[in-house]
Amino acid sequence: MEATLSKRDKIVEAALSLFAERGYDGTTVPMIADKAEVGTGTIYRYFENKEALVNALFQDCVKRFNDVVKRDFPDSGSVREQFQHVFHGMVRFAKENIHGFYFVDTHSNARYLDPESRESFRQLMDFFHAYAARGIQQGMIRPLQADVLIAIVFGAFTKVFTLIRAGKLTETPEMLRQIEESCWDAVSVHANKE
Amino acid sequence: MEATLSKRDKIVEAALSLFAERGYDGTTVPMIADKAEVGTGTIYRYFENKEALVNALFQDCVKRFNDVVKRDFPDSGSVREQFQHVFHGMVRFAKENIHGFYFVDTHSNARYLDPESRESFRQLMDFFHAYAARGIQQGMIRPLQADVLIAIVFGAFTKVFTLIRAGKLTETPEMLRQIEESCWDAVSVHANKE
DNA sequence: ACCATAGGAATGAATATTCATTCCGTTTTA
DNA sequence: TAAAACGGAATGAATATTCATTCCTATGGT
Repeated sequence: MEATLSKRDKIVEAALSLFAERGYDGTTVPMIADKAEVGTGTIYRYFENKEALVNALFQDCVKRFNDVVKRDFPDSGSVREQFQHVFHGMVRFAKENIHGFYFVDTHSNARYLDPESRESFRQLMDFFHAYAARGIQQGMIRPLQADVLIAIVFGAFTKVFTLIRAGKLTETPEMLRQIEESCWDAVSVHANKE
Repeated sequence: MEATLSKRDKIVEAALSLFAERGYDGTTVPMIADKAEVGTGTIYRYFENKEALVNALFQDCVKRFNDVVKRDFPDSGSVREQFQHVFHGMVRFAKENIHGFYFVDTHSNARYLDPESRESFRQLMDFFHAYAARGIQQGMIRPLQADVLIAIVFGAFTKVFTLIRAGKLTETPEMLRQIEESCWDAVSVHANKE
């Protein structure tokens, strides 16, 4: 155990922020090496090639996102409580890992993702699908296709966090609370409408 | 005027779909030439270089989007009616120009956009800012920062249209109506909450 | 024949990847 | 215990590939 980051960790961190910032194709391997303060060749000691690196990164982020969202999930809570839990999980993950969240969002359909990466992302989505299905069944969530519901909440959330990441917005607990409410209102059934 | 697309138009169309599909850095000039069925050199007869091409494309799309959203805007209508108008404009633009919408969304912060492109996008955003401000003032729209409100609606909308674009979803008028309602509920003030 | 337009091979710069060498900590030997 | 030998991690210059851009030839319209 070192007090300082291992070479591998430095590479991972540098690559993540560059991929998030400039995209996969806009990031060169020497750029990553520079930022990580290692030799170019060192990257190839840890990853077979650039594609293997981006896939390792992607899977790692998805796994961590999965863990955060599912940890302490209130299985027996209400649909509303579960929504809040998931939303807070997203916030927590995005704050701890500001590049990781954006990276996953912008790369989840990328052509260079291998089957394993795609599968890991699909599993994450399955969890949200199942949630949406339960919510609809209980009459709490609007009867739209689960894909659409997920797209609405994730789309809104990621765009907001993109602003935060870009420094164009500073998040406050109150603002996050309001955004959560806003997202809930977007997908929930309203009892009484004028 | 030809019955068939001009060379320039073929280049523009090919470039647009490739940039939307693979991103700027992931698209090569010969790739564009191939898809447009022109020689590589021909592209340089119409555009100074790759960067000029992407900027011309961006500005053109933003302009068309602007036109669609602002055409017949109900200046004296209610905030709700104006929202509907804008939303329908977005739908119309996205349907007529499925790549263009996604292209603008994914490239609006790109490092290779020139000042003119940035300015054209800023003007478009100003329009939405002004709309949000009016809505808040009238007590119809939630009192959040305009940036956040815009991010919520645009984020939700673009993610849904990304699904449609990818063929993972087929849009119907009823579905679009529901999504419009969903987005409105996300940003509007609700008179009575339980 | 002349000019404008188009084409695509040629060019040089940029990029991913490799590899011979250096460096450094550990083990072996005297 | 000190010196020598070793092994694997790290390096960055060298190589092979890909790319944007140029340039010269070909084509077709007038």
